[in-house]
Amino acid sequence: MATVLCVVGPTASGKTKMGVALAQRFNGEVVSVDSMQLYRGMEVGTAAPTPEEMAGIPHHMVGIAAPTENWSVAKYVAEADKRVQDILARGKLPVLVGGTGLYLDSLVRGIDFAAGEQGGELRIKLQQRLAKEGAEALLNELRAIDPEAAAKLHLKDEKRIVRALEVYYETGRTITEHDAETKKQPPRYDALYIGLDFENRDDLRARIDQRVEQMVALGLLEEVNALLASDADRRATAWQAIGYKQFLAVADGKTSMEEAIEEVKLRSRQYAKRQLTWLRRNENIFWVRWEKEPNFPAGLQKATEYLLQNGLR
RNA sequence: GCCUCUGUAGCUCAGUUGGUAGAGCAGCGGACUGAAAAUCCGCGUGUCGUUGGUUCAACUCCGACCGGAGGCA
Repeated sequence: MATVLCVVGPTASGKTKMGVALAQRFNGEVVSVDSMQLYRGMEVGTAAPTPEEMAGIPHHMVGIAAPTENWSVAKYVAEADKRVQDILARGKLPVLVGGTGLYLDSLVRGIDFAAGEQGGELRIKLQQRLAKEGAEALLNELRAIDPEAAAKLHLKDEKRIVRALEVYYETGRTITEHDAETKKQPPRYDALYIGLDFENRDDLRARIDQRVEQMVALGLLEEVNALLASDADRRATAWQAIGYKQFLAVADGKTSMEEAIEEVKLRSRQYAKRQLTWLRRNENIFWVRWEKEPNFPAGLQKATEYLLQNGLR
């Protein structure tokens, strides 16, 4: 089985820099695993790697889609896996760098998603029914079809109720059956994980605040205005990105710059917390925890040693 | 200096005729299989400013003091 290297961690923990350094050290190319860096014209707000930061290392899956396109896990995995295969075929190491846990796991495990998609006919129909009949009606319907899935879902988790029904009506098989089957499949790649985090949560927070200030200084508002000018569809997935949502309100004159900045900081640290929750269940991560400020030379050293001990060359 | 209001969770505040407190936000934990930077779930973390007093019992009533806001001088 082919080996891939993964660099994970919450926002602002230094993944980009570490990923590039490790790619340099182990003859690799970076594949970004980020649901928002995918879109073009969102470099500032998603802290996408700049050409300088890339330092000559090829990067994949960054800025490859128009913000009007609505990508999904399935679409991401399909495209990203082509890149991974290609990198491997050229004898290089794929370095998967990013904070979108679901995307990363799906790529590494090679999850085959059941049919159905955002904006699909059936999905829209179910969403309309949800609006008309209410969540309880749909959950009851699901209970009759797939009691196991229904038991796991909270009445308010409307997204997943819709999705569970969609899978059944789309494929004739329940999402429970589908999930059980995909779980049986062996992972597609052998993955080594380097995790970046801070010893102290407050230090991560300080780092996040600093990064948000930097984004504003680098022109987040201008970026939002440019996006608005090129694409008026505010329902696009790209607008769900933290920073964009809040600065849209500034562009509309609904909030002050100060309020928006505070809101972005807040959402960012809540996001970081969720990322950490996701990562915590992966026991294979080799964690490098920064003391106060990241000490890259030391961190790189530790990570490199770990990787050498585990078969990378 | 006097008068009025005010001091309860990290923040904003609620607290019924006295029975040692509760909301929102923040925070913390969790879930996550085609929107995932999304979505959803769970958890109150407290010398009720301090100090005397009344009372079986005080966040609730009384006094003093300390801090804050406003008003009159």
